[in-house]
Amino acid sequence: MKPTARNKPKSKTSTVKTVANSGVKRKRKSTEIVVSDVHSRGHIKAKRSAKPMNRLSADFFNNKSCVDLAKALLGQILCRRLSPNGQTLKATIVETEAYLGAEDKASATYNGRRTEHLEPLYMTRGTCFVYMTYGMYHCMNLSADGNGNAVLLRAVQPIDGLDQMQSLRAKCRKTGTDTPYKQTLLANGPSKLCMAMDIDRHNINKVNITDSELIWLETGSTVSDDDIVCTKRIGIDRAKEWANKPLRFYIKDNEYISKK
DNA sequence: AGAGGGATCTTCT
DNA sequence: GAAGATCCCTCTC
Repeated sequence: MKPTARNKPKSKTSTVKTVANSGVKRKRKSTEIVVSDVHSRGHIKAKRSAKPMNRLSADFFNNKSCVDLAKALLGQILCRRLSPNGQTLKATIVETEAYLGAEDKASATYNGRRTEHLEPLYMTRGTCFVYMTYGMYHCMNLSADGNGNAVLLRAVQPIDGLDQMQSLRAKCRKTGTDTPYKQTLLANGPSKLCMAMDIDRHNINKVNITDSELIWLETGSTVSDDDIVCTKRIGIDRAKEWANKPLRFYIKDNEYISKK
């Protein structure tokens, strides 16, 4: 079962996409994506693949340390195609954490731990590991090296599909109110972003983000080191000396992060 | 603005 | 049997 399925009305037709920043090349109706996505595999190339030109490929993940990947993901755009209506949600990644595998006491793969549940962390770079936490929420990681290292996505800044995100978040709400969330609070946490973008262990776990029609990354902005703040990670105090290492990264002055 | 607690269930010991 | 990479409501200052 999902986290509390409230009697929420389905969202109305979403409004026109808001072109929130320079990462957006052109306007496009969401229905266009549906059509092209459906036929994008195994079909003639006459029509260009649904994959956008600026989609990040496996190259983006290669030859990067886990820490470098966590930083490089800042500013990139997380895209999620919903089924069955095919609407695409987009949001800029603004906060990440690096988990350094076998040596990292805060990592699920500490000491080389390997179970069926943790298998995605040992799969090809860019594999999504989506797991449930606290019995009711999900968190999403991307495998960084196929050897247990991973990057946790902690916060995103919504770009496209804000209405749908509001609706998805409202479904998980405990109270009956239908007041929209303030935009900065829509996806400013690891589980909030999963709720807002309909990411859970049944639909996205083990999917590779460089090779999926459900979820992918697009080139956003490059964030220079000067604009990246490093802090200790959140919620892992039990990990002793590893709890204080500066392995959390966020975009300086960004309003959409989970915690200052 | 910050502290405290409840909801809820998978995973491994 | 216990812990957990959370969120959100409520209470207090």
